[in-house]
Amino acid sequence: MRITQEADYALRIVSLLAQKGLLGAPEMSENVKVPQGFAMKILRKLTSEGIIRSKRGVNGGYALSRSSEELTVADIIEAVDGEIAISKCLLSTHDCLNNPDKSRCRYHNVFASVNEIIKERLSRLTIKTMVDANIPMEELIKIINN
Amino acid sequence: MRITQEADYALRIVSLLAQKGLLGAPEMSENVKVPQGFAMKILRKLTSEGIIRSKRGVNGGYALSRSSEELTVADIIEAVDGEIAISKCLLSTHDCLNNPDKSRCRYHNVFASVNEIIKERLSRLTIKTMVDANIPMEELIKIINN
DNA sequence: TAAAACTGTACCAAAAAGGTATAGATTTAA
DNA sequence: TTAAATCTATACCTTTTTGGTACAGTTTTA
Repeated sequence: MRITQEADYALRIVSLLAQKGLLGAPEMSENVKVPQGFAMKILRKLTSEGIIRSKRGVNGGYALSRSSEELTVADIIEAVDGEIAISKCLLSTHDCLNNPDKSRCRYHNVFASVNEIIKERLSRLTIKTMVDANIPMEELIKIINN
Repeated sequence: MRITQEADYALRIVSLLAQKGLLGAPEMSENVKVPQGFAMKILRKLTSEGIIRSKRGVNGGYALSRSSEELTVADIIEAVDGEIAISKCLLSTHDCLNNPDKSRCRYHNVFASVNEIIKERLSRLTIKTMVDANIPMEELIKIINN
């Protein structure tokens, strides 16, 4: 029930970009305190998933490819960790447990419903909201619940 | 963002107990299709966490220690996988990233809010609801959202 | 009193996560 | 025009977590 460390870093990196515009990997890796090699691996993933775009060469770096209002926490987690699925039986690559006939397992709908809600809530949280300083928890909860 | 296979099995095992009453490990392991040794490990965890109670000896087995209306999906996941925490920085054993002064990290509240909501929703889903056959997804979603 | 259950602990193998290394391709400023 | 600063791609490695097994008990009851 945990996002990976990689996704955690990615959220911090994207939030940093939302605040500072074009930034190089060395600067970000220092700010977010992630080893530079690993930061670059994450940055490449975010680039290939279309979350950020890169500019090579001297004075190059990375910048958001959409505005921070259009990017959600769900987008970043999915880009880095893949499909959000609380149980293996929800993965498109997996069959449900306990049934040879490839139909859905007994509890499939329960898992699917919970998953649906988690995805929905994570999509209501934009990077802009993440970055806006000092929003108290009660208000964040209202935002997430709409 | 995934519960472990162990927690998945645990949910199925508990649901089975909710339907059938006192049941032995061999029977459950067959029904849920989990290796018996592993099933017993899970059963011991559930027992020590007070979710189920055990009876030793011939004609022994396991049964729910509370009614299926009082047991929630959140209870089972927590019993098996431990504290529900979407980011390491929410774990009681961990400090937030990025701050030597042990205060909370910049995005702590965001993670905490999301986590709060996930826990809340998982607590609205009882084992009884899990077991009730054929509840359509829209209705499940209503139940989870209250 | 033996068989059918559960208990506890230690161990092990495979998979996933986190991270590093290395060789190369672009860009730009001097 | 070339060296430095960047990003790209791929392969590899180490550590942690997960999933599972083994084995030596203890209880209960028919």
